[in-house]
Amino acid sequence: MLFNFAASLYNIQKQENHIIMRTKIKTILTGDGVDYKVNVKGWVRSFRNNQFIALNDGSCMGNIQVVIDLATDEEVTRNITNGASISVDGTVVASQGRGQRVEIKAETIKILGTCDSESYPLQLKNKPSLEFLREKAHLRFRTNTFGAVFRVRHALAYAVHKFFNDRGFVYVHTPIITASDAEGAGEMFRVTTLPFDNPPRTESGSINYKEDFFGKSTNLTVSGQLEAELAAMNFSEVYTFGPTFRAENSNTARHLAEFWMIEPEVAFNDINDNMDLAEDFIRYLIEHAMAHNREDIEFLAQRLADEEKQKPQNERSEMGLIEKLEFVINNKFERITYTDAINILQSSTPYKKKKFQYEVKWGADLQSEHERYLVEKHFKKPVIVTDYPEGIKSFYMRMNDDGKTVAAMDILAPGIGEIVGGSQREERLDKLTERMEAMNIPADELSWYLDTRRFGTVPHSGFGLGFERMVLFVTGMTNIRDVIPFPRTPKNAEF
RNA sequence: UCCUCCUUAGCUCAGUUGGUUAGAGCACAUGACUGUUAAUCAUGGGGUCCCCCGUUCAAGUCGGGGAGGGGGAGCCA
Repeated sequence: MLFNFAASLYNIQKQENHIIMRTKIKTILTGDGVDYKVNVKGWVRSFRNNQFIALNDGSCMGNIQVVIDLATDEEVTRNITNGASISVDGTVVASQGRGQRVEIKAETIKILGTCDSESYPLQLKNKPSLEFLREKAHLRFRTNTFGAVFRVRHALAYAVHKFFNDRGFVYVHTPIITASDAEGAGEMFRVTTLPFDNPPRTESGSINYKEDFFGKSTNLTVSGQLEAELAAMNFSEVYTFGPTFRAENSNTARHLAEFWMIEPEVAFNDINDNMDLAEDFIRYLIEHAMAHNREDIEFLAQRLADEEKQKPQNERSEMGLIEKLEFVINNKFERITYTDAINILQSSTPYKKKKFQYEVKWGADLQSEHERYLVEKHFKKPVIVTDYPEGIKSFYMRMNDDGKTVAAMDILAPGIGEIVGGSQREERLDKLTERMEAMNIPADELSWYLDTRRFGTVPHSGFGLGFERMVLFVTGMTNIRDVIPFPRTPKNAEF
């Protein structure tokens, strides 16, 4: 930051008698200099008193106040409207007003793009609802809330790469179009160039995919895990970070049809190493965002607090956003086995009072209500549940010595539910094929995957973290559609 | 997919027991003012009360159906 500021001063000096280079508003607001010439460009957030422009260029939460001369050409002032883009040459001076340290005394103002006030849908003073802004997703970047959310999203994406890069992981680009539909991670979107109305048929009447673009039936990926495992068999530590698609008809605030997932895969790691990695990773992401986007997170914390005030007392959360994030940074996650979790639930008050809607029984999957009890009521912190019954988990998870449970781990976060799902993978060929057979997974389609177990197999582990759920957690937003710029959900693919 | 709630001005919302010309704040337009901080003051324009059907002398209001959205659940990350 100091460097940027010094650099911009250098540019000003260098070009004193020429056109001034653009300075980002963040640089001006975070610097401590005054009485120097700048050029700023941005969008008008408000224009008060025919004199004071609040200008934002997206570089930070804050606006810079531009003060214009009362004698400014009326043709110009008429076009300084909400949402208009302008370029300002002027001098950064100490502000006479009380709301800000510095402001820009404008010398020349150029209207870059006008914005018709009557038809511009963003009237920020009216606090438009998140639902309304969702329908204006092409414009919602220009609001304080979404500006902050997407700056934080960027910071988290950067931190993902930095975390793994600093630890010697190799970033692997796994395919988006895949032929295997045997992973069982969910319903898939079909990819085809065959005509809908009259596709070629085989003799038996089914669609003949031999004539399709790839010569076989293909889909959008539901996970890069299997391919990441292949790469881990050379690089030892790899990760993927890419779009993932699920054609489930899920209508919730936590599901998207197109979302971004991070999937590290590490050779020689067992389930405990895997949990350590996941925990370090989550903590690192939060710390990074807190350190680099403090202002955004403070704004979002205030937004959340205001929203909470609308709720009845008993539904309000005990911690504010910043407290919650600091709590996660400073406390180890609770680690319990699935069997322990069942025992805790069975001796809980809601269980005894028959408040749970779903059965709590060894062998049945934990339901949202159970997870929420464990995380939000019993432990009051993130919980890692391990060693699930083999019947409710995927084929590639490693069978434990008890023959009943697998080395799986789910991280449950307050307010979000499952944020990470991972496991130690079954590296023993005989056990893996046995389990695939039992779960009706066709081994011939996955022979390339089984080769890893044939040629130099090693114990290895990995997990998947839903990026949007992480962004939800850090921003305190409550609907996943508000943390991805253009959400894809059932019946909705606008923009 | 299931349960539940909602849909009135550009936005956020009121609208009484079914009753006559449907309101407010903000936004917008015009004017005034000029060191404002959600600026202020005055004036003004703005409505397919989501759609269809029904009950009724009369429907924003009651009933049925549909569409869209929110919240919760399932599936999962």
